[in-house]
Amino acid sequence: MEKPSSPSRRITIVDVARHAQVSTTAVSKVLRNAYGVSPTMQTKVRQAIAELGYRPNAAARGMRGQTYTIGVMLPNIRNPFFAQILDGLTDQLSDTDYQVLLGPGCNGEAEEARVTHAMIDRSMDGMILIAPISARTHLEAVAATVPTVVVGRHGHSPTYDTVADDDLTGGALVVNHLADLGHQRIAHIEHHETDPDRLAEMPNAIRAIGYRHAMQARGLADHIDIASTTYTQEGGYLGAQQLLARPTRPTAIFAGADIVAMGALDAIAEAGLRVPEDISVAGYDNTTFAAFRPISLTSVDQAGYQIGANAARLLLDRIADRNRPAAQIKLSPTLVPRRSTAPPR
Amino acid sequence: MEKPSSPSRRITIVDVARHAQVSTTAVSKVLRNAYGVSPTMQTKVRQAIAELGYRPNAAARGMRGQTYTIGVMLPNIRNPFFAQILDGLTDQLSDTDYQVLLGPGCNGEAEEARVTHAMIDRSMDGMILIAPISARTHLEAVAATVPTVVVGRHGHSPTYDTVADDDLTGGALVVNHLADLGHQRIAHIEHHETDPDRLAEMPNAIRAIGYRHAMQARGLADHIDIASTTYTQEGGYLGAQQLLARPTRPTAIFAGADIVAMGALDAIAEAGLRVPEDISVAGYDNTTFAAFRPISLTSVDQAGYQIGANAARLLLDRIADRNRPAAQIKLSPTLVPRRSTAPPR
DNA sequence: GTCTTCGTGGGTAACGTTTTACAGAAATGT
DNA sequence: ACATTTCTGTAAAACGTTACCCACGAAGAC
Repeated sequence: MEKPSSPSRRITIVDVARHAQVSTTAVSKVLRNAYGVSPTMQTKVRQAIAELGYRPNAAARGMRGQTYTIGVMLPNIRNPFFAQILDGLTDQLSDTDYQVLLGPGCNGEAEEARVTHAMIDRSMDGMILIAPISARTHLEAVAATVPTVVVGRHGHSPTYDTVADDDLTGGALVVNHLADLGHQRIAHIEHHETDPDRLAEMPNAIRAIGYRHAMQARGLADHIDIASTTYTQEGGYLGAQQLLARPTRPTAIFAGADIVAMGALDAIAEAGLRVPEDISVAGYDNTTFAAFRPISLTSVDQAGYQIGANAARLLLDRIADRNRPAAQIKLSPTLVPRRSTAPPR
Repeated sequence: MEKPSSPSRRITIVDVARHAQVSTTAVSKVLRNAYGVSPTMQTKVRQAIAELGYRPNAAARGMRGQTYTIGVMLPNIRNPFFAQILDGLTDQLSDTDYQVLLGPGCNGEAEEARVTHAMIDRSMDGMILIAPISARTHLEAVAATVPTVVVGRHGHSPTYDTVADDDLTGGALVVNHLADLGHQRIAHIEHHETDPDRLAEMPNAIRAIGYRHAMQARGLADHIDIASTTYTQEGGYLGAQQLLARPTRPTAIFAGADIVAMGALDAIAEAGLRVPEDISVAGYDNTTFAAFRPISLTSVDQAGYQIGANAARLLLDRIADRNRPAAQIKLSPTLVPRRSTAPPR
């Protein structure tokens, strides 16, 4: 006689095996599409699974094999650019058995460490770190434990793959666009950075370098003017205030991110100036905000969707073969000119 | 002689126990702050944990007890209002041992089911569902399996707690504000809804009812005018186009969400009209976008942070006592008047 | 006709933690 | 001084799945 078993116990692989009159091993093999299972067995087991509504227990799987879970860490949910990356990521993974789980937005190395640890504790099969600010040693420690792809950060490492945009070119795109329009006094609002690792690897730092190089290449070295704040709306506001207070005001501002441009537009409006008549403004990331008609912000498109899709592909590859050499994918940005930039008066 | 053990094996509770010269049970008790452990034992074990850098394996925990993980499902990462809720949530949980993990944005019942199942499979200790559109039966099925709090949905259920804003009042706040300014032809852009469950429970539907009631209460029943689209930027754009094409144009538009207002502003600008001179616009959610000075959108603040914080508290309560009666928290919205609304000309 | 090989299925031991049950020591009550 | 309770600590059995190894029969090779 069968034991009645408590009413709301979850169906396990044992129940399926009994119902299909096979061993648990057989069921497990079917679940994992493992080698050595006949078509007859396939259908028998699959039918039992369907009839019982069985779903594998991820915790138990995690103890022996994989969890079929991929962890994604991003610094800030508010930045719509990251949503594009996520779309690319999830679309690419939607055909697979993997489920994406996001860490809550985290700013600061401490929070990043907390989230990455939490994901490792939960035996994630792979991790995608979007624009992490953590020290390189920490990233490598994570990558040593679990297959990892780092997105939006330039330094290479033999232990993890990277997908990034060519921010050097991106910075130059904006400068050349503005210079072509006839601007000379082109200022830049950057994210202040002192850590040498990050100065060499973070996109914001590379964009600033791209700005400098392009200014020099266009013979505008004397007009290089940088406000060093943060990549936030507040930072854009403060940065623009600084720049507008210069003895000779810039005629164009290149904000390192659309969210920064948003703050800059705010400060410019407050100062009673018009865009683009009095001053041109360009952003970076081509978010929906930039496309918004009343704003119509010239921006740089990073193809976030492709970044995410590529990151997912690399991660799946690496999960399949942890020892393959690390790959670096670099995508090319494109300029999207809109009404916020115009020739200087 | 100790077995050397493979180089990069993770530290387990057994290692800690051996290092501290106690049983694994003792270590487990310390980890869980369980009853029956002396101060001496405490310090001895904690020191061993620190020295070895031990971290509990969540998968193994999940098999026997809790996973210390809370799953949050939200429909759309792009809506900044949800970010506020998340902030309240994570702040409230930051002192606890619980880790929040987010499902990727999901639109549609199928995707919601996929995400909720994935979270149940992963033995989450609790779940917070933000503005779910799934049928009530599905929500109750989830809640029957795991402690659940439903946010931003009005229907009550004995199986789950809810936190929502008083959208009926919110809709009225906007109508009264506009009517006080002297508007009569106040139109509304709503999210089209046919499912009877959702018509009774979704915030968008309640806001529309609030709009109707308030219009009637102000004697403006004849001016009720609703464009039924979706709560997206595109929906706002199309809705406003419809309204602007009326034989007698409304003098004010109440968009059901800021993101909708964004689309409406777009359509209005395209039609060559000015805000607020030609037409007033009000949104809902008081996102950072509304506060953005060049836009300065009148909106309704839902206190997203408080919503999130309350949801977290309710969930912790319910995890502690699964059988306590379900609670419903309703918060009051406030109007934030800005420059996008003004008396009609 | 025997000896391999191959394809298929099952038994069993992990995986790392918590829970249950229990034993011994210490403290308390009479 | 003895009986009783309280406090600490341990051993052992789960939890659900997968990995490893072995057994069996059928097909192929000689």
